Amino acid sequence: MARTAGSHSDITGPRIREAALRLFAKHGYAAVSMRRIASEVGVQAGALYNYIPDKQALLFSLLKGHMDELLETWEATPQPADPLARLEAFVRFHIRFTLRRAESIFISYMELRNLEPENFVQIEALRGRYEGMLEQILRDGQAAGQLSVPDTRIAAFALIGMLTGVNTWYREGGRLSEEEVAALYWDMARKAVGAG
Amino acid sequence: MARTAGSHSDITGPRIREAALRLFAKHGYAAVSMRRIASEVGVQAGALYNYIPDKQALLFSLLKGHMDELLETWEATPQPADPLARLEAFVRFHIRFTLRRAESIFISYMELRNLEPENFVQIEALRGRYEGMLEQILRDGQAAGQLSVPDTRIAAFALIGMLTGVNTWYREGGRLSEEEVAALYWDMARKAVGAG
DNA sequence: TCTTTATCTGAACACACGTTCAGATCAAGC
DNA sequence: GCTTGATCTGAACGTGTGTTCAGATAAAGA
Repeated sequence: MARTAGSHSDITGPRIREAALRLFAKHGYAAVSMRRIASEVGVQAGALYNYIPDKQALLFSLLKGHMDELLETWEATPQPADPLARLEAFVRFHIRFTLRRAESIFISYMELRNLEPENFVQIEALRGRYEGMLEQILRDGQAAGQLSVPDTRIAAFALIGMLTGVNTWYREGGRLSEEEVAALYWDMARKAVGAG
Repeated sequence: MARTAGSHSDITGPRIREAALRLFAKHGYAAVSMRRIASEVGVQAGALYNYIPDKQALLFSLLKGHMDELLETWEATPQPADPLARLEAFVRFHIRFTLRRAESIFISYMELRNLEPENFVQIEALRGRYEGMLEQILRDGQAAGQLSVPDTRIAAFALIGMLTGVNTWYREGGRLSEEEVAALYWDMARKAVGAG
């Protein structure tokens, strides 16, 4: 037996979350059974319930953790005073985050519909905050005359869609490095918002 | 009993596909049971098997049908000789399609991972053809000196990501009409590819 | 060394799943 | 009006689901 009783509480918890994240991202929440997650961790299904109340809470915890980390990390990055520089920082931040947390990003877009309503509204609120931050940058830039978009709200959505799309094609070790991808996307994003 | 034996073959088939499309888009392939689809149609689960060999074939058929329609509709739309005009046509076409076939677009991005390998490669090939068409337009525009992107392949991905993202926020009867949305996105897309 | 306690096993629960199929039912063709 | 054949029902099959829990196990503290 790979794992026996009374042993690895401090290591099993994180491993459950990692396995669940990977499996949810690959196959989808509904398609992954608790037994499958448990077997990935090297444990019986019942043991999972020492760490989470139920499957839904596991999904919610992953999404919540991801959104919290996204917001905290962004808020902790140095924010230039100049709106255009702040926009560049945002674009590069989002690309980096999307590439390094590919699975989290993926399920946080994909599995929203599998959240129970009260969980859904919480995650949606966090996402709204994040989008709002980008929109604020665009408004500032607009006010400063550094860029021109017909509609800051739509522009924010369009930019995030464009940036997040990177994880539909990017593969580590491919033709382009993370830095090159960020540069390419910043070039297009900058032009898209009319900041020559 | 709402529906009895020996009756509505020509109407049940399409209704199954419609119900499956709607339910798959809302809850995800794995989360929707055959019994649920059947009940939506007003029929017992067993009756579905007069129309499809199994659940997987139903999903594949929906995705294949969608991709075929996407490609055929695009190929049937008049293509201006001028690359920039062709790009505008593509952008407007994609926005319109994304808004009008929201559910199809959604599952064709969302449920790829639930396709069995041999089905997956077929759909992926069709998607590749579609993306290739956009990339060709960008290459033509580049050659004609009408636009400038650092990388036509990445630009194509970025544009499609941006355009498809519209269905994460667009709601019918909202603040903007389909035409207005298309105009906003074309404005940003045009600038993004450096076609002032 | 012994006891305690967190941790895990293994079996069980009730239920839902995709799929099959014999038999009922009705529309259409003769 | 009778027969035929497509269409649907309703029950069943084996398997898998999320979750619970009594009992086994081993690490930690006295």
